Amino acid sequence: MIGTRQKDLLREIVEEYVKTARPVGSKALCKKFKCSSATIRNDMATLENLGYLEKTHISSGRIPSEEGYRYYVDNLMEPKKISGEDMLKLQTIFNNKELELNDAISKSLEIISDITNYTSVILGKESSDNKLQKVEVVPINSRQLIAIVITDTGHVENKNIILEENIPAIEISKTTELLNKMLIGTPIDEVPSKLEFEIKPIIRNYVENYEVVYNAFYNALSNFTSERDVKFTGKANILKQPEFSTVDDVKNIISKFESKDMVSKIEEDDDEVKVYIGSKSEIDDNVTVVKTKYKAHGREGTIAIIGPKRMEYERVINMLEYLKEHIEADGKENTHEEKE
Amino acid sequence: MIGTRQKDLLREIVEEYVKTARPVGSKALCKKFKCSSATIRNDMATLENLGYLEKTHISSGRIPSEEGYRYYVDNLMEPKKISGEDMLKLQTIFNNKELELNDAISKSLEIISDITNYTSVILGKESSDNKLQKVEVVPINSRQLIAIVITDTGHVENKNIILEENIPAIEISKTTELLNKMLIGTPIDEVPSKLEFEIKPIIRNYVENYEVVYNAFYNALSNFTSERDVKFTGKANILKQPEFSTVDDVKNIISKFESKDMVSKIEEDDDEVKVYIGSKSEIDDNVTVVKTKYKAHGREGTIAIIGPKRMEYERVINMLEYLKEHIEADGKENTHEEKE
DNA sequence: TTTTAGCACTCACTCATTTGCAGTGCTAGT
DNA sequence: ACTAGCACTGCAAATGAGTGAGTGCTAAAA
Repeated sequence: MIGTRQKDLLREIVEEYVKTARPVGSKALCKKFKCSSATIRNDMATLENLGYLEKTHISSGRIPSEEGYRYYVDNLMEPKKISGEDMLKLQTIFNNKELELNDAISKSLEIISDITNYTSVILGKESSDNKLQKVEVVPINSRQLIAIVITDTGHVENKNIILEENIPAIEISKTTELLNKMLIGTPIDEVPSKLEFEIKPIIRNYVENYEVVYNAFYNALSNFTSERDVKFTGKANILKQPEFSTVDDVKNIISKFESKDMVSKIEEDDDEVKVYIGSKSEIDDNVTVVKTKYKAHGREGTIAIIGPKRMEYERVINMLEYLKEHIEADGKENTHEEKE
Repeated sequence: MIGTRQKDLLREIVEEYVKTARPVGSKALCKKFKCSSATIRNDMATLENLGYLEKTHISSGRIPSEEGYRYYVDNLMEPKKISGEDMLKLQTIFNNKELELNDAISKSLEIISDITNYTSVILGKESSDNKLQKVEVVPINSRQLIAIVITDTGHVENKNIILEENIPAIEISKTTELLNKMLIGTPIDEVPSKLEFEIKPIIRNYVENYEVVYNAFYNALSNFTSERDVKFTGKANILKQPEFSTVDDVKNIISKFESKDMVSKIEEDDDEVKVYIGSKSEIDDNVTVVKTKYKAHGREGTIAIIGPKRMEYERVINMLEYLKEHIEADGKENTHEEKE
């Protein structure tokens, strides 16, 4: 079992290392603990045996291991509230009612990136339970239509429809009318099945060339849920961290950031703010990802901060929690869904 | 004046340096020119005096200066056609008629990035002479509307309208009707002035609370032209180039890439493929930007390749020319604007 | 007049060596 | 349970010698 002085020691080492980025030695801690370096060394040795500390080489000071950070985050970190300064900066954004939720989120993450020098990511999409509000079809020429879908939260998506043969305009408008009649209020992820099982049987009675028309519309309307926004902020920021001091480190992390599957690795299903350290980050052993899911105002997604393992954990976690709360509160308030 | 052997020499040096990335010395060129190293050295000295060559240090081989590259591109480079292999890769994309123009361009640039290891950028927006085809307004709740604008090329943009006071639905639909009647066929960059000078005087007679409604619509419709897509491909690619071998170089170029005004620096007004070398690139003294404007199928913008100054100029220039041609040819063919 | 051979010189790079420093583990004594 | 002291370790920064690829210049050859 880990003793209380050892806990204090671990905390001190994590915090010192976060601040200075250099291995911390026993002498430096003497004053803080009012004991000799030898005592500290003994405790350090214990903590190392427990797997919470590491040495960079045999005669170096200690740095926290992944487990050390983990223990720190789970047990040692004081959940002290977000600092006044930090909060102020974020507040001004949420007080600006002009901003759309989405823009407010990106602005906030820009600020977080700026003040922390880490990289932030927002990954968002329409909530899959948004309801379809209207389908609009606009002809461009005899073979091309634009289908526009509007959801109850005001999100708009559009798609090209290419018709394989000429279809009289009247057929198109009949179809559109039918779709509107039957689909309004349908959650967008249920649209495809509703098309298939409810609309298809009906459309054949209404519309002459129903095969062609149905297929075209099915293609257009069934892929709407998938579009995801991704926005990185401050990719270059993280390079300021001293852990990325060699060319290879830098190149490595940059290409990780650019890689195709980065997005899928960021996505988070958990509602809490979660911390993934080093090898658990799925991105790179040298980084920590702090992230959480959010859901508000018809949008959902993940916000994430990527920094070095040697990260200001409390600060980042608190900021993210604060941000998430505001997104979700603000989301409600801003929807104007004054259901009366 | 520069002699013909000196021209050959400059060409040889540029091409050798492009290949190897090391300063080229006099001995290496002896065989090619069937003369002794001393002769070469004399000519090199002349070229250096003319400002076409540089030394990295007093006893090093020569590398081309910015002016050297410039001279090479303008006078020495053989405009040899794009290589069969390169062309083949690009062709398969343009033969795939499934792809939308925009996607075809990005795919092409991905390929160019891949085979050259440079970074490519596409910067696109709707052509400002696209004509407005339809305005659609969908109410979300009593204070919020979505305005949707469709152009004759099938491009769709939408915008939130927040009303400052409750407006009866009938007023909205009257306005929408009016807008459609008067704006269809108007080039989108003329919409704001038409709103101001033709529509505003009329709307006041039709609509009760015309100030509020007009302002809301004016805001929504007057900013449509500005949206620009930007897509970088292979940001990490350029880091493979040996010029970016120190941490600082890498960090430096990455933050240039991430900076806000990058986009405005890429934009090109010229219809030709232009080459901006080093300090002329506006991005970084160590890079060359090859770029051109394109305009097709209702879209316009810039495509650019960013590589080291030590770039395979002919190859890149030819690929970009080829791409531009195809974009513009394909654009016409694909619009389905079968004006009959 | 142009080209070449020869020579002295320069500078970047590599490699090995040295030295100092910050830190450790261990032991014996408080 | 803590501390002082000591021997030891390995990194980091500094130093220095040797090598090789290159230059400019001069004087002679073509």
